[in-house]
Amino acid sequence: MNLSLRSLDDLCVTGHNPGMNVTGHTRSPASIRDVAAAAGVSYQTVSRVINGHPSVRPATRERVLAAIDELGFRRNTAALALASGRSRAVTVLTANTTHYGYASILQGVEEAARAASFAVGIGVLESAEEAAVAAEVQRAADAGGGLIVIAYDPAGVGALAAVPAGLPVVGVVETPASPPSGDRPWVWTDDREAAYEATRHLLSLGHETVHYVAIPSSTRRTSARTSGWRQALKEAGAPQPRPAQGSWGPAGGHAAGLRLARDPAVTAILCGNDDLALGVLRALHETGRAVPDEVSVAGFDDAPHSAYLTPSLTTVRLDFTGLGRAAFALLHGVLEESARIAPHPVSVPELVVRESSGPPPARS
Amino acid sequence: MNLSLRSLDDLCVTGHNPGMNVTGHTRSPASIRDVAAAAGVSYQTVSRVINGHPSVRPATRERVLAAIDELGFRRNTAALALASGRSRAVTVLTANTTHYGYASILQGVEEAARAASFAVGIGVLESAEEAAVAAEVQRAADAGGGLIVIAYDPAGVGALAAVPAGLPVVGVVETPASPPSGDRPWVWTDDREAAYEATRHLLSLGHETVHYVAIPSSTRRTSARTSGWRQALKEAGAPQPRPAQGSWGPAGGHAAGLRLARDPAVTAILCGNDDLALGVLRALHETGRAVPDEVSVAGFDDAPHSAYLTPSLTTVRLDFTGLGRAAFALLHGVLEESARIAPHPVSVPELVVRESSGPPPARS
DNA sequence: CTGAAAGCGCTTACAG
DNA sequence: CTGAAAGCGCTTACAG
Repeated sequence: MNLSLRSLDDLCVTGHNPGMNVTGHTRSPASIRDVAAAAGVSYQTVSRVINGHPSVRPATRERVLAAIDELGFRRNTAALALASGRSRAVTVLTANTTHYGYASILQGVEEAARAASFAVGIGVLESAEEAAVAAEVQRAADAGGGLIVIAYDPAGVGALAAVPAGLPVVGVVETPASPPSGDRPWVWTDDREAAYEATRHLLSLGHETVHYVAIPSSTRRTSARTSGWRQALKEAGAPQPRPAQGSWGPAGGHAAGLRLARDPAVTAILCGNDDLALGVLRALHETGRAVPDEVSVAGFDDAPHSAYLTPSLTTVRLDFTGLGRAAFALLHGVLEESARIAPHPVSVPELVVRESSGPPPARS
Repeated sequence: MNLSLRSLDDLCVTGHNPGMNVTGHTRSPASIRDVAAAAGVSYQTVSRVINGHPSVRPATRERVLAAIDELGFRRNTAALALASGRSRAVTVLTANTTHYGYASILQGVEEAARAASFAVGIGVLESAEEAAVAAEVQRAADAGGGLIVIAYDPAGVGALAAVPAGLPVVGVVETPASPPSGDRPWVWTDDREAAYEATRHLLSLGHETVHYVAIPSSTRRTSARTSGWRQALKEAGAPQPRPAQGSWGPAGGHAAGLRLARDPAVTAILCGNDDLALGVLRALHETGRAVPDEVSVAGFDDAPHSAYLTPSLTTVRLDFTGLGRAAFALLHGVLEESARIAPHPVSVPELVVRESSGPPPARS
């Protein structure tokens, strides 16, 4: 079957009938004044009730609540934002929505935001180019409310830096070398420690050293995962090979895997994420190197498919949705004094040992 | 390593300094009146310029534009929404953000929305329970603007049905049995045809019949994929085995695969998506049935990892981001007469033959 | 082609 | 504890 194109008309049917406003249905929604009239009070009192203001007589409150219920009143968010300047909204800025980690963080943010009845918006950073990033940040700022920026890549790092002072923002970042300085909170999981643990696992199986296929660093500095890996090697007195530069996806892992497979001394490979590991596994298969009998492979993230690969993948599980929830909790605290730092458990990275790692082949 | 919990304080550092508004920076943003003053015109004229109203003298327009630029003016979206009733926003309602198909549709919507400078919101349908779905729809409606509902599952189907009349909405649906009736446009890819092609591919290799592991149907009716599969079997005069009921993820495919693996007559399995196929591949591996030598497997979606599996997965590529873009284009047309039905190419499902499908084993 | 008025649905002081 | 006024930043008629 060839790839072919059809026009929208072929694939989509528009059953929309433009003039179809059903008789009574499109009555404009109830306003605060409608509720006031129905309850026999002034509309300011209605405002007090919906804002939980204490000084309202219980009987009055009841009447207002009943009217709200009956009229199906919903507070107009645009009017609220305009009058109060506050916005109960958060926009997530991210370079990607389909990678497992990014998508899970988004899911976590949405979950927590929903529980706090915040609206959640999303803006995709399609390019890391400065002007494009700045435009996206502006767009996100226009939405009102706070920002959560996923800064795992240059576009995200640029966006975080481009957020104007005074705009509430939380960054989701790689483990930073030093605690966040300046004016904005960050969240992260301890992936330096996680990489350290994964490397130690492989070393403890008897491998002489562990090679590393890196995800692109978010900055020019060494990434946290890389430095955790390096530290474990150093402590063990193992040789420290140069990390192979991968991309985010399996294609990069595949390319790096083909190169590593050529070197018979390579018996253990740690990968910056599970997608890279998938590509490495494939490359080892294509070059006839058995996993784990000849080469051990470990990944990062515990993506949903990793447990079902053949061989199933040893990896480090990261709680991305928990990270997203934590990011929202922090932002919520910045936005509303009352919501400040509700202590919030986040699970720590966890090594999951599966079939892809084992002892090195016996020396010949 | 045990799963352990830490408090937020351990994992996150708050560098936020509450009192830190930099001296001049937090000046309130420029309004239409500031621009008017700077340009020496009335603010209504500024309104005309930013709305592209024709009747403005070019020289006046220039002055206003210059002032806008200099002051960094951005139109306040809340005020715009309140005064005009329009909202340049779209909210995507979905049961999931991490599955490849769902995430790609979201990415496509966002891409098209960004190009049209629409804000994009997201609401996750965590439960298919009626009250929960209704609450989510309300939340989405509160955001203003239009709705795009991914109706691939009961929660989404329920949400689409719960959208009040008069609210602009586009559904992303399975191939419907009949064209959309009533008042709302839908988009879909032709996955009935796609399932038909995939089944014919397997039959053409010589398999006596093709078994099917289904994704959950969005409704009680037979899904489009199931009916495409069935039609191909019928036309070929092949036996029509009962579809195995899977879930969305690899675990469901694994369970179904273990059952199918027990039956030596099974030589070809079509799966409702690539995640199911992954689970089936794993089950066949565990039971010692070789793919494709003994059993052929095909999936649906062409997820990013499918090309790198061992064996690589024969599948049907679906253009989810294109679908998302098309959904937005339709919604845009509903929202703004001027944007109506810009014909928009969407690629058709494409069979991708890889290593997991081949001829059946020779009869013994 | 451009200006003055009223109003979108709320909140935030200010009165009583 | 409750009401009357002013205003958030825009747009939409209505004038000239």
